[in-house]
Amino acid sequence: MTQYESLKELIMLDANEEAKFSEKQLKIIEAAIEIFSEKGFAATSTNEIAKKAGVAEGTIFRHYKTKKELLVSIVSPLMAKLLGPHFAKDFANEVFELKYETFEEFIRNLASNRYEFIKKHIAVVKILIQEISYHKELKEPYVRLFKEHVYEKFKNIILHFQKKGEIVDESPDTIMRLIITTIMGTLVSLFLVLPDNEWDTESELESTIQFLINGLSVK
Amino acid sequence: MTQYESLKELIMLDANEEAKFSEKQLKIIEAAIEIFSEKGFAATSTNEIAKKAGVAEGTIFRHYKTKKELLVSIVSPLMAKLLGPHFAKDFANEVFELKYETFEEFIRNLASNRYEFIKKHIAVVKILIQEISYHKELKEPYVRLFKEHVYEKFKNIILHFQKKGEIVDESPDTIMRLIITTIMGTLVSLFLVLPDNEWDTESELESTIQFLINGLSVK
Amino acid sequence: MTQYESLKELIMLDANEEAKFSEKQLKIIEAAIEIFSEKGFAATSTNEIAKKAGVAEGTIFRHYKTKKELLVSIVSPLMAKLLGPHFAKDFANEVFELKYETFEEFIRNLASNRYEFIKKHIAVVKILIQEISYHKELKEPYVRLFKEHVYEKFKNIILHFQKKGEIVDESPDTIMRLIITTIMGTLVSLFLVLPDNEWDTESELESTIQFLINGLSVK
Amino acid sequence: MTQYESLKELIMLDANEEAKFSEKQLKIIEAAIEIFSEKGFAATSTNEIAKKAGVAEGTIFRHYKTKKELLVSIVSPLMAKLLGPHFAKDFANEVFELKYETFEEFIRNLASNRYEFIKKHIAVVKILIQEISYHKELKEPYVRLFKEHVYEKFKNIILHFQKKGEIVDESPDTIMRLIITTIMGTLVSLFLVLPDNEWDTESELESTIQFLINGLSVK
DNA sequence: TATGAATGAGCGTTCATTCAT
DNA sequence: TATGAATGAACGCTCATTCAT
Repeated sequence: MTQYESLKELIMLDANEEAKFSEKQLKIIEAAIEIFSEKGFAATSTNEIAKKAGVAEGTIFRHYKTKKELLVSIVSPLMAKLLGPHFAKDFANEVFELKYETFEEFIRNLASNRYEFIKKHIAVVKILIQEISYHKELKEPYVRLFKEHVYEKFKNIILHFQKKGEIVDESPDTIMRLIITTIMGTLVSLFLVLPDNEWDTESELESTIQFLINGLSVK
Repeated sequence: MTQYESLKELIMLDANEEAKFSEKQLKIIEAAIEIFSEKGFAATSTNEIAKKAGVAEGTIFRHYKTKKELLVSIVSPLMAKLLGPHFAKDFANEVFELKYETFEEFIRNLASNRYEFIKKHIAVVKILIQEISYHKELKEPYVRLFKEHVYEKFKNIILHFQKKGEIVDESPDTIMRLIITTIMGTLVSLFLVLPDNEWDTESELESTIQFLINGLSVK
Repeated sequence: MTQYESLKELIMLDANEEAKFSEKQLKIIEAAIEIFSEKGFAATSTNEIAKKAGVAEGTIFRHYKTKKELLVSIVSPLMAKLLGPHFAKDFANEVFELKYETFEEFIRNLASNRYEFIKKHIAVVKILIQEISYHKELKEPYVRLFKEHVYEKFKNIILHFQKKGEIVDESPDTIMRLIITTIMGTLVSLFLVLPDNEWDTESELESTIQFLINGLSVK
Repeated sequence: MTQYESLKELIMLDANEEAKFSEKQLKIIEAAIEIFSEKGFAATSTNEIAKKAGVAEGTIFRHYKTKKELLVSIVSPLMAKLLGPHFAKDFANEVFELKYETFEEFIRNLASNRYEFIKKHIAVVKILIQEISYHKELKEPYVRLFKEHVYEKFKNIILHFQKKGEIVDESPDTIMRLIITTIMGTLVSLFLVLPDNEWDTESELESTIQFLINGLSVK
């Protein structure tokens, strides 16, 4: 249940300055996250959410005009965070590249940041992954944000390490895709596809990082 | 529309020997695949399927007791195929390992087989990925099949190439996970997450195979 | 209950040629008319209609997409009929005027036609009067039909009898308004405002016709 | 907006002596009148009224126990006024008849009084007309008041002018009905049915009075 | 085999009303 | 006095499923 504590924090960060969430509203969000991630958005009824949250069904609609608005309000702050620290909008490009001395340092930083975050917010991440392709409201801002703020910076880092001769001379787009696929794929495998298996997640992450560096470095 | 042609083949293979599917039933399957993959199982109504298929709503329930049965009947043959040729139940272990002379040959074969298959049946694959975690009926036989018939053989192959010194000395489970993650992650990326981008999918697949071999081989 | 028999006829005239109304649908219309006219459209619940009609609530929505569509389907054929026989669209203007030899004949015909009709369909007339100002779907075609097909012909009749010196030399618009107001007002009074009083409706109608002719004729 | 000014006056007269209406309460009444007359009582939500009035929803129920009580409090003072000055309860019969020297004077006075009043309070009149048949609370006192205080006096006036030979020898009930129907029908036509048409309402009223006198007077 | 009208449970949402503040 | 969060019954409507034809 401690993960829900942290989800409250996540969502409350969105309402910066004042945390203006009533207790009932937090109960609703908590219940919605739990059931959405278990059964999927479309298969979850507002009646079910209300019961689990211990509120009247009408109370949900006092806070969110529609069920979909509830979904968006849960998932949106997560999306911002996922594209978060490394690619902050106001971050200067030129400085950025210099931040990491080696490609390994970059990958290690990227992966472990995402690892901690996803581990904490695994239920919301599952909702995001499941629902993003069905709801334009979720997909469009995410895609735009990536294109406008993340893509160029990410590409520059790759070019930087290619110039330094640290990584293979593939198309940056392909390398970017392989990095994201490998890290995200691993996290999804560990937390969503095979959550019951008793993985030593930390050591799996380490292996994945090694694999990634090995796979992209010039021999 | 040619992909639906091939889907009919896929499903008809399940009803081996006699292909006892009426034209109406094929229309239903076709329509269901299209809408399920677009909107998700729970958000698709049988009325919608019936309309798109050009049949009466009752006709669906003449062929499938429930809506879920329709889903299972669409997705199940695909699952069998996905775990398919390489790991067929009646395939002798000892022979199997000998089939591939190098690790690269194994990976290349595994990846390109899955690539062709998924490309053909992308809509059903999407349904499978989206729905598998919500329906025990889909997940359990898949997991059992993997554990009972695929896991050991796959592990043996890995051990075989580790003994030969071709690949790194990691835990076979981890290596298996990295292989599956990388191949599936790539295919999902290319076909589902970024289907609009104009990837040269063949060359992306080649890069992925190179990356995988590079990442797992001893330097 | 015989009035509902005639309402079925009214509504079925709309679906000319084949009377394709199932028994259940007629029950729904019957129940809706009764409750709409008693409590008003907005205060009537579909659940209530279903119960009175002896059908499931879903059945209503199989025949009518929305509650409002049910209202429109009930009221629309009445509107056509109300502007009906005297002012049929395909009726030639020049012939029309000649139909009536005296103003009294015209008024008497107009009034008694409307009288019989409204008496038969009083419940639907009440619904029409109550709801027309709240629903554009009802008002607009009614107003257009009047302007395009009735107004000119009606005016010509008035001008005709003014030329003949039978009626006063007021503005035709005003005379038209007085005629409609007096006839409709009387019918509304007798059937809707004071339905419980034991009027001899036939003799009241006669008095009204006399009053109307008296009021408009030159002394 | 000036009409609402006058409505406040109207309603405040009901609370005679002390005008104990807070500003918020007046805002509520104002908003309720506007929306009730636009959409009808049943189709208006208290939430909507509260928003338009700029008060909290709870505030409405601090002043009125139910939504219906709000309706009654708006419409009731109007009803009293409508049966107003001519037929005041404490008015002596015998004096009354003498008040008017001619039938025309009576009609002219009756009509123009109602004309000014309805013009001022058209929105509330519309609510009254629309809702009176659905709510006993509105209908019953109105009917009783008419029967007990207005009917006899009105009848006496008619008999008085019949004896004088000024008007036709019809049943007084019928004549009363024709007078009320013609005046009310005209006012309803001008203000409610065809409010957009640019009538010269004053001259229409004059024509109506002439028509009424003409129609009822002996030739 | 196929239909499509009928069902009634359940859906997301709105409602008038209550009550702690 | 006024608020507005909370309520839960009721709303219009959709759903998967049934069944007589």
